[in-house]
Amino acid sequence: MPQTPPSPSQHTAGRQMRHERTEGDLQHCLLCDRNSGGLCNRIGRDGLEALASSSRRLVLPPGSTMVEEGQAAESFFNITRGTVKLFKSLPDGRRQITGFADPGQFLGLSRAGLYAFGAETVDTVHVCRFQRPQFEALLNDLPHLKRNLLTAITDRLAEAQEQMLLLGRKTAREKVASFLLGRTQTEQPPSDDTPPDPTPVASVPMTRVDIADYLGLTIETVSRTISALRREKLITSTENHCIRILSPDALRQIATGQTAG
Amino acid sequence: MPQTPPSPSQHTAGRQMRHERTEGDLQHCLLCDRNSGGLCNRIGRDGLEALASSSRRLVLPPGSTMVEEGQAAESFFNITRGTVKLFKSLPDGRRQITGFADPGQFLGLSRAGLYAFGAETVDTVHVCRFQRPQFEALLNDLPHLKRNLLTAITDRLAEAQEQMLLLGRKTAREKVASFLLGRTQTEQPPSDDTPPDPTPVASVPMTRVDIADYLGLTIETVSRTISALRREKLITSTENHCIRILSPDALRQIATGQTAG
DNA sequence: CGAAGATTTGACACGGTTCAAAACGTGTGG
DNA sequence: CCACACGTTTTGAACCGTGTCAAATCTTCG
Repeated sequence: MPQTPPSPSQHTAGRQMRHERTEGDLQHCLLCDRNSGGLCNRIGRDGLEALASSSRRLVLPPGSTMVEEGQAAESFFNITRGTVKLFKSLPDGRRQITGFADPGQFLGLSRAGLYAFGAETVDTVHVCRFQRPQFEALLNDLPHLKRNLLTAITDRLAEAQEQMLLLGRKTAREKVASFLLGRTQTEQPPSDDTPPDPTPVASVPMTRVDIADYLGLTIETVSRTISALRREKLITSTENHCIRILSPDALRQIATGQTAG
Repeated sequence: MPQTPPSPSQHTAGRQMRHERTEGDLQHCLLCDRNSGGLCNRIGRDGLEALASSSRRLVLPPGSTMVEEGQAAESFFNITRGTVKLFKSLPDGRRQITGFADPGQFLGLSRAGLYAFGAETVDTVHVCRFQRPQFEALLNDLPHLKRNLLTAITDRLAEAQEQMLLLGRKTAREKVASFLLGRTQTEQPPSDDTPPDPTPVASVPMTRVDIADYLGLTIETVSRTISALRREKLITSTENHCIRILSPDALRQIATGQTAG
């Protein structure tokens, strides 16, 4: 497992010898706690301190292997920045990406002590890493953590079911439309004063290969389909790895198969 | 929700007025506890009594709707006999079966209080039904139950990932081979004296339509593929809804794509 | 026995893959 | 800053696995 040295960034003050890292991590956890949807919600100051002292923050460059299928599950991660791809593979190299994990999501549950999937960073990724035994202990000590984890897994399972519907029953066009819509929700700060953007932007940091392996298509079909949607003025490319959705309603219709074309 | 009267079977003795049903259910739970893999494992006599008194056993005929997508999640089920299909649908009727739940599995987790999927019985199904508030209370009172549930969901998620690999990247032949192999593990009593059957039997209580909707194929392709495997003497039909696997190794090779044909 | 549903088989069509090549970006060194 | 090279994306043309449509056969059960 590749492992970059912990980033020395954000050293503002506080130079106590042994508490420096922990204090920084606690600050980070307090921040993380405020963003809803994560594991660390509502577990109290004591819980956050326990989490902070038994986790380690890491920054991983793009393309890092975080988890390999079949390996002993030694770490548990909470993603705070960037995107991770989870996948399963066949012996001949065919690959299915089973999901993209964005900030706020966990990573590293194991079946019988082994990872059942592989995981690689898509871009630069920040994580909190826990050693498994310590995380298990935290689970037992913090009922809210256990409950948050249960809720989070349930969400992942529901996503997986939705993705099975996509993979088994949708056309290429429906798949791509669904994918683009799905890439718009991520990491939207809940600001009530700003109404939902009428032309949201999809964050697409991954390559065509990854998209294809996620949707059960080839890169050529993905490319052709995106080109077609662009020709039809339903979407438009803005900057790098960003796609603006000009007609969310039309795209939603396509994604759910409620369209003639 | 269809609902048949509780089966009066296994009344051996004991005619105390108010404890009759509960006692029978406790017997059932004790039995259930012995079969590994379920939610009710290792929760102790007190826990089993709590489970027994807050659950109700039901017998559901084939084709019963247990759960409808989008409905309020009021019940939680533990399956003790029979097979249930879980599925998601598109507005135009296309359907994806996301999994079959066999005895020992639970059913009824909700996202934000709503079921994210539909569920129907395949054959005659026996379940323990819990009302949601009571089940939530049990979860808080019985740490082992919570832990068992976490393990069970993790298994379901791993299965879902495997199924995504199948749906997105396998050929029809590989899909059918995987399916048949997957239908052999279910409900094997752990008898150490009997070595694993060299020609295991796949339990296939569901129709071709269900198999097709599970594998992301049409019924015609499923039928053709099974016929081809039979022609090649890799499988053979025995009784109804049972398929004997004559060459598990060959089928495994096919299922994982390690084959030329 | 007869009817209704499920499964199997056949012929053909089509969506998506495969193979090939051009166009586009991106980073590097001169 | 440009030129080059390499990887990624896009586009094109032909092929093929699976879907579609149709009909025959098999099951199930009143």
